[in-house]
Amino acid sequence: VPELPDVEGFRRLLEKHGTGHRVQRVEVPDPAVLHNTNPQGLGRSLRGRRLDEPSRHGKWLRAPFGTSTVLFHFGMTGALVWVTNEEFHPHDRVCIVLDDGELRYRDQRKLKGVWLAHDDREASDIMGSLGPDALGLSRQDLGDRLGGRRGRLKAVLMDQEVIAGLGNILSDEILWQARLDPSTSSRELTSPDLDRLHRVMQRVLRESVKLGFIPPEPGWLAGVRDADPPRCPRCGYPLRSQRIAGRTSWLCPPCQLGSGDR
DNA sequence: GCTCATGTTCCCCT
DNA sequence: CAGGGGAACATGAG
Repeated sequence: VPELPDVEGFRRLLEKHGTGHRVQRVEVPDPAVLHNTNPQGLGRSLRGRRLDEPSRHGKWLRAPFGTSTVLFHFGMTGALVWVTNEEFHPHDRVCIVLDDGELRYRDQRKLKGVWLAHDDREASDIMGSLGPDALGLSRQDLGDRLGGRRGRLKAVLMDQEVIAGLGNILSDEILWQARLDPSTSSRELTSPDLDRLHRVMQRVLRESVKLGFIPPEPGWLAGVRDADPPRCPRCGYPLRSQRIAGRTSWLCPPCQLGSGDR
């Protein structure tokens, strides 16, 4: 589930249920998701502390508890959930118990996990080099970030060092809505291409962030990805798939490849 | 048994 | 150095 809109949803959940609340205790059913700490260390750092204002950068979620900040990355299958009963889910890996409920880091595949940072420097070392957040990125910054790259547009959009927050599904969605070929050279985009890409990207992000997920609705590519033969929601033409940067890309040849073939 | 999966990282080529 | 392909990570689902 987790690309920028999903993580923004987790941030809102954390803010709504966690901010201002005190940690009673921390339980770690699966210590393997803790990357630079252990259950004891995490418990010592959080117990008795109140959550301050959580923040998000790209697909990273930061939960500051006084001088310690918990960093979450959700990989491909992670989520942050709020539970008020004791019901345990087999994929619950870390439970932060507050007075009126628990925040749980739930993740099937454990491709990423949870880190603990004690200052901004440490947090930034853990998150690595990230470009500006995709949400609210200006047209100018988009052009500047994409202009210097020689790779294919879709690979560049998914590169977190260029822009932070876009994954496979969002990138396909944005490129399809903007009628751009994922294989276009990033630095050869024309100014009108960039205008359109920027407008579409911000609209897709705004609408997805509002919901906390990419709407699998009519008129969105996300709604047809899983169809038997997926068809373009705009023109009905069968979508074509290809591998870009190790992931499956879906595109509509008539809409996105101009008049060419490919 | 096989393939594929909303992410990232590392290794090896070109 | 910049990109691309492929594998690996852990765990399913179909």
